Amino acid sequence: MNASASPDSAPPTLAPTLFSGDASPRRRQILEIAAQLFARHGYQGTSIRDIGERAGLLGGSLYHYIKSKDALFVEIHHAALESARQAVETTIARYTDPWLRLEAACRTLLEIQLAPDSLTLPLMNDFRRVPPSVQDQMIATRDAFEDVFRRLVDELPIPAEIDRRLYRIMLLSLLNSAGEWYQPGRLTPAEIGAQVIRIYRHEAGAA
Amino acid sequence: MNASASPDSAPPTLAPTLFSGDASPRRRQILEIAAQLFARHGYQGTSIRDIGERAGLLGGSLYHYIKSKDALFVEIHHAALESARQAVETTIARYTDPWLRLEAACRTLLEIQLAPDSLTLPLMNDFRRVPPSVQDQMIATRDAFEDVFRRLVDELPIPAEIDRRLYRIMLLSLLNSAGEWYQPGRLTPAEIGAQVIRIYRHEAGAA
DNA sequence: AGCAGTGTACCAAACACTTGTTACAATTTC
DNA sequence: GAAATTGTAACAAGTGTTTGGTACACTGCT
Repeated sequence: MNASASPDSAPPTLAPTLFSGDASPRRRQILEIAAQLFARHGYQGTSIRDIGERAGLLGGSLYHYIKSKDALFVEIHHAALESARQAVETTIARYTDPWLRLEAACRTLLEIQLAPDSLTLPLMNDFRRVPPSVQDQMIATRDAFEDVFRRLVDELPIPAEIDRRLYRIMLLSLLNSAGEWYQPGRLTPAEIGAQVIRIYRHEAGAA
Repeated sequence: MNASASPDSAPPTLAPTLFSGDASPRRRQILEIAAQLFARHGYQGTSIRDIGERAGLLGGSLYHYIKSKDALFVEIHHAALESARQAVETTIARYTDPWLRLEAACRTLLEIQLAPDSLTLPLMNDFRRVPPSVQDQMIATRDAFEDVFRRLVDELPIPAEIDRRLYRIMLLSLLNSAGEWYQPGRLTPAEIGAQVIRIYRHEAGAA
């Protein structure tokens, strides 16, 4: 399943360098490219040769930089989610009010997910379309990421009859799927975040 | 990509017959089987030979019943969404209060999505992992389905500062993704639906 | 009653192609 | 000239799809 239907316009970038230190620049570039393709076409929709073509080498030559497609995906998934997690935690540290903290978290995550060449977004939604062996390696990263929101939700003074687990799951599945319906023209990520809080804000004690 | 990792336990059923009238029983059975596989493994994760194996014939023989894999998927998508739409519309007709109507819609849709062998659920989430030519054929069905919720949301007396479009999108993406996190042991679809309303219910005029 | 004809339902085999991956050789770079 | 980088070429397996043929039931005809 090649990806030539969509132009995949963005050129191979190296600017924000989501991938850290120990890897060579060329390897980091390849990871960036692979991440973009995985984000747009999913795990199954991205072939080794697709990645190679955009990186300027043949599919087989990629194996000088990666061990396998699975390992590549796991590494990207980990880097993207860890990066997003740290960005969220840095942002929420600036607030103390629970609702402001949650809104800041939503805003930050939406800004990451909805950036023109986001690398995070469908990596979470593809969970079930990935081989089970890969799923196993994704779980820990995923849990660490969701823990941030678990703590944020636990701080909220919401009514007792609201199930906090469901509340968190709904919020997260909503933020994760934002890339599927977002249209750049309309609302900014910050505005969407504000709307999310408007809906999800409930004070304990109110009817 | 074969599907042998998961057992796919359910035997070829014919009981509820989502697929109507003009098709032969054998063809309906094949559609049911294909729908189950598409629902569990997605479009790309389900091969023609997978479907054939579960239906008891070789992959090539399926082409006596279908025109192409794409056409098969489109037909199933249409039948599943139309069935769900009619179920929701039938249910909400029993209520007049806007919030009761919305809750009934959520409950009905969740019951369909979370049924043991649901045929609808990932058919909507797979939208972006399907060939563009297939996407085009899914749009009309999808729009008709979402229109039900558009009308439901327009009836609601929610505060003016809530964007109704975003409200509807969030609600729908939430209901659609329920199958990804649902665990049969915990809450029933009806209880989840009630929780959804608890969060999404806001009366105009309140602070 | 028996026979030809027709259509359904399926198999066997192949087609052209894509998939992840490997072994090895050639090239570039320092 | 050693080491990092890329190409060549193939592997075994899987992809959607087509073709030709077979077994069988059902029809109409004589």
